[in-house]
Amino acid sequence: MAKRRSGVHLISDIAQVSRGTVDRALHGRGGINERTRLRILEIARQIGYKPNLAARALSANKATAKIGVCIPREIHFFYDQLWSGVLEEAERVSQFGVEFINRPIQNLGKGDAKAFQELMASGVDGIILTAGNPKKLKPLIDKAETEGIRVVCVDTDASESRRSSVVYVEPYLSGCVAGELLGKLVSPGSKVAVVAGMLMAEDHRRKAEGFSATFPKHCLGGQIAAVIEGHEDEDETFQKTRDLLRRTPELAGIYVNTVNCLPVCRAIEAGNVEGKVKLIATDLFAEMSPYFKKGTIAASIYHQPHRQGQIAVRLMADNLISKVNFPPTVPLSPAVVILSNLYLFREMRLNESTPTDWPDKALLDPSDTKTRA
Amino acid sequence: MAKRRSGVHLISDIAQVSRGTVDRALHGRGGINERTRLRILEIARQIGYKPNLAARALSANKATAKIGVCIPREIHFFYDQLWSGVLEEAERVSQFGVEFINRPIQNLGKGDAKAFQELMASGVDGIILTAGNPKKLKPLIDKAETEGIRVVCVDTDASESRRSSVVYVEPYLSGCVAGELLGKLVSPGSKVAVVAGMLMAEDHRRKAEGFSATFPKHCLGGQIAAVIEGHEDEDETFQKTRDLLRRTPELAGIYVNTVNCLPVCRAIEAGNVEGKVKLIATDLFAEMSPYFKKGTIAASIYHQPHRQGQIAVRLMADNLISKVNFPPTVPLSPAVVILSNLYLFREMRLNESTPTDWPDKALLDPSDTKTRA
DNA sequence: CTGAAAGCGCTAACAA
DNA sequence: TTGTTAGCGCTTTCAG
Repeated sequence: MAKRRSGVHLISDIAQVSRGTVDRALHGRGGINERTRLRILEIARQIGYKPNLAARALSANKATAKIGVCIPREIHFFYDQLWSGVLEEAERVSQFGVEFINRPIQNLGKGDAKAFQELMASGVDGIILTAGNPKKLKPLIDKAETEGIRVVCVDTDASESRRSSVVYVEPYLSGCVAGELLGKLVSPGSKVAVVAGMLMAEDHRRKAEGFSATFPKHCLGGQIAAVIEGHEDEDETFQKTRDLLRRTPELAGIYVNTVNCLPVCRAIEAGNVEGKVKLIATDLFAEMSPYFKKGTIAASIYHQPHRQGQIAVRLMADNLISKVNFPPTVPLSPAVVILSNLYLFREMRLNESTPTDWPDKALLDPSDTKTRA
Repeated sequence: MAKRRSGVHLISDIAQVSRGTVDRALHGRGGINERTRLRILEIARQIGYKPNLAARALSANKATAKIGVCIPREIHFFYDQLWSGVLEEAERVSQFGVEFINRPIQNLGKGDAKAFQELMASGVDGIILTAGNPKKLKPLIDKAETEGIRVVCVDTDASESRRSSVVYVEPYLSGCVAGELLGKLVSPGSKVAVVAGMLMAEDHRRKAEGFSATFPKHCLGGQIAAVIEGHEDEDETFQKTRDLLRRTPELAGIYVNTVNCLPVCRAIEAGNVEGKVKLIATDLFAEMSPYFKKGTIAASIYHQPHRQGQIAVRLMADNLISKVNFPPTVPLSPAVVILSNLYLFREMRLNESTPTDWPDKALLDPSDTKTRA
């Protein structure tokens, strides 16, 4: 009596060929008669053949796929979270024979072209990157995709390029959410302002546009009194905000579309208008906490980098391992953080150590006393 | 020259024992000398031994772990999403030899005790369930845990029980978020109301409590004019809301803490106070969409069931497969849904088919034309 | 063009 | 108490 078989073995039994032949058919490898190939494929389809990934990973006994990761180290909190999402998920899929090559760059847009090229040269099958400088990266990304290296952008898109997918919070949408919220928080006819990093930056500009388009729809007769650029400089941002508040005493709200909200908070407090001027911030890090508590920050639009990292890795791994198609984009909704839910965000837990050693990192802390076996 | 080995083989080489012995030591199986056991464990620790899960899954060639899932089918949208999160993640971990037994129950709290007991009897290693009736389930859950069957609650907790973990949006917190938002949306001194299903239900009561505690903190002199119960009945909810609006013409906001927000929307429109009365809803489903667009619903507090399902499965699988400890609770932040980000939520995509066949279900639609190979 | 066989790391059944 | 061995499903290499 024949043993109960499955997988390749089953197919080979049915087709009356050897497993080697089945394998050749399944993988489109050469050296096989076209007719037997089709016959085998048909059988596979009929019995709904699905490869056993565990067996495959085991058999290969080496990386089945290599994924390069090119993400900034700085700014701390945000990219720390992005990295931790990436590494956490990388840990999981590594079980399936996926290898990761981490090429952190110092800052967004700094040295990413070089890192990207190095990754391409090192024979990766896919690259996950934050496209800080889309124009410069476009030709490289296109080249990679032409060579069959799949590219997934995370957090920052290179929309013009041929990247396979992107996982991000669309900046325009982010601005819309801020605009709608602020529009609902202030009374009709209010004047509000936008504090950007630099409007030159695509990202900041689109956030500002989304905000400007949406705010008036939710605040009858509301208007945007000013859009100022802080150039990510603490003093400049503080001064400009201070001036703005003096110049426009009736100002009812501010939207800060960059990570740099602390100087704005300080300017608001210096002007004694905490709570009176509703502040919508962007991103989330521990130092913001007191300003939430004092009511200086009404809400923050948070892009959930940890989740983005997770998803990006999953997309890439699923495609490389199981040929799962890429969605062209994975647009995430930002989280709306307010005082009530603030403490739930891992970013607020200061005691969590930030990774210092690259590229390896202990991911799970088994000594965590708050868990139970 | 010795071959480059790894894993159990390496340990056996170093310890000068057979792989069988190593296996016995590693698994705490009996029939092994205590001293050699400790010696092997020490070596394993030193070389940082980590089992190859692929090999393990392959070797076992049968379910290494069995997870039972006991979640309602109804109410449609919410539990559909919870199921899809569970099934999606189940698909992934099934590669590691985890088997799932799905025992959908018709409604929350209906027949869950029976389903739970059946699952226990069927030899599962863990159960994921929505504890609709914590009091009734507590002894069962405790019994399961005593027998070594791990229980993870999802969406609805049985906090008194000895369940290993819970993945949920804390109802009190959910109410707080609603309270803070509404407090910020209405002007100082406003009167608002809460529409609950039935305050008897722990879940609804805690949401109402969270709301009541938080709203006044964010709305100076604000007060909660009424708390009404709709008992999940459309007509009753509509009528009571209608009456409320007539009785309290100055009402500035309503918080609906149950899924049943449509009759409230209709009552608001019947009273011609759309936009004037700010409505904070709970949950999310396609029929709410027009009310967002018309401005009748200002925001909704959404518990993200899909994500909850994913996380619950991961927790359970990680523990069963890799002995990763359970966090005692996984409190998630609800998503704040407003018009701007509404379209990003999968719940809004009506065209997605809802699962009709249980317990199996096709998870990925490879014919999706919006994806690229 | 096709078949046969080895081996990935682990578990379990059987021998010693 | 310990060692040996077969085999999970797949890939790959070498023979035919």
